Amino acid sequence: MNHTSDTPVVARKSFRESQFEIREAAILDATHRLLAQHGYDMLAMDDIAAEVGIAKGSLYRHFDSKDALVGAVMVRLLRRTREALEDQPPEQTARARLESLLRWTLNERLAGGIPHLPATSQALRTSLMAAPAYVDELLHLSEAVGELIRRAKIDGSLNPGLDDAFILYAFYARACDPTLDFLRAGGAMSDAYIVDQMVVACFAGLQAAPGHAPGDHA
Amino acid sequence: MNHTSDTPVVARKSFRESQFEIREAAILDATHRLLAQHGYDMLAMDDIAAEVGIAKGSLYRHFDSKDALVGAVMVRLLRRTREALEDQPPEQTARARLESLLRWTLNERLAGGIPHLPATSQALRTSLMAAPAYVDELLHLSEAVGELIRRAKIDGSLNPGLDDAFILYAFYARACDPTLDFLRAGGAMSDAYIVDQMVVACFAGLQAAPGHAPGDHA
DNA sequence: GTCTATACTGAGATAGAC
DNA sequence: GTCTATCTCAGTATAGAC
Repeated sequence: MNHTSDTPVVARKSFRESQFEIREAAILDATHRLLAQHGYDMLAMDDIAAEVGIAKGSLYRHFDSKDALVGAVMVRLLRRTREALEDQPPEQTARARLESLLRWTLNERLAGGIPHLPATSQALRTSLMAAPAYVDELLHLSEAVGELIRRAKIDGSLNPGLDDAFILYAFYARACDPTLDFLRAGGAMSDAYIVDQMVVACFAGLQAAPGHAPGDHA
Repeated sequence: MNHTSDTPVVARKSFRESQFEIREAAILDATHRLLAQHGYDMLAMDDIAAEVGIAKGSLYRHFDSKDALVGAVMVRLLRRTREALEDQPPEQTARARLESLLRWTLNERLAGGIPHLPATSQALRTSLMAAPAYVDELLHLSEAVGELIRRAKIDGSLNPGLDDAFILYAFYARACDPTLDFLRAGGAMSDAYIVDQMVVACFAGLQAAPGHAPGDHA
């Protein structure tokens, strides 16, 4: 159960084993999609089973509970996020890497993904925080982002008047910002345009750049 | 049912009538508190009844359903917010009024209130959007805030490169920002300090003020 | 391992006495 | 109008045949 694969390359798997893992990946994908659409509380095991095309009982051969299943989805998301962070060209500045990470998460959501931060449900939050695998992965990611924040502060590209902890949480919060959903629902803006506005507002705020007097076209 | 008061001053009420309204206010208050603690999906009618100290069945003499009850709470919140907006000294600038409104909403939440924007639950959002009383009140408030945004843009205190709709939604989103909850849970910062960081980050963003070189102590 | 069928639980809503 | 008791239904989880 919960063979969330770290697929050994050698040691050839039997047909049955790989079938099992393929199905498990399909379950995770389906849960991920439905989580994005309905949120945790409105997510029913029936729906997941129907989406995958298997019986509900079979889900429990792969995951002990709904919480365990959703937890596995979130852990996978955090891991992918950290991989995206590690894949960034190392010559970039810390500030550029933070901005690029924010764009990555926003684009993930626009492509049908789920918010990293479980702001959506109290029940989900407590469930996840009780799962060591999730907490561990979250700490890893937070440490990586925290390191970027410290470096960006040192080189003067982040406001030293803001707490490191505040900036970290604010970053997570931007990644699950409902503004994205409302703008997309409005349908008047392109995805790229929405992401640009979000990134500008995150780093530069809502106010006009100083020295930008009314009537200026800088 | 749903005598959400607009209490006529004359036309004295009977004892029974005022008892009824007092109880109804108590129900709304209790629901408001529990909503802040548990969120919509984890909010049980049993809990509300227990908090008020009446039987669950009696709740349904006041409100037809859970959705109707929560809707009434949200309408009351929106109305109070608009009143807070109208009570602002008229000599303030639009920007100052927006900032003051944001502080008001954040302080409401720190004092045990609920987020204005139902980002917490898909179910709640659809329920509310189907309620004309809620939508009507929301439009009123949005119009008032939108007017401030337009004026602030004209006098150069908001970034003209950002869409009015984006700024409006971003404003709502700041009012329900989970950063607040995480920082409060951390327990390391005072309420006033948290609000200040939020307001600064909202208007000026995360980045350092231009011209603020590393090592500066401006 | 997957299926069908079902037990169990929690929660929204209702019925009927007072 | 309020109470207690009950209904209904959805949803998690399990049992047993194949």
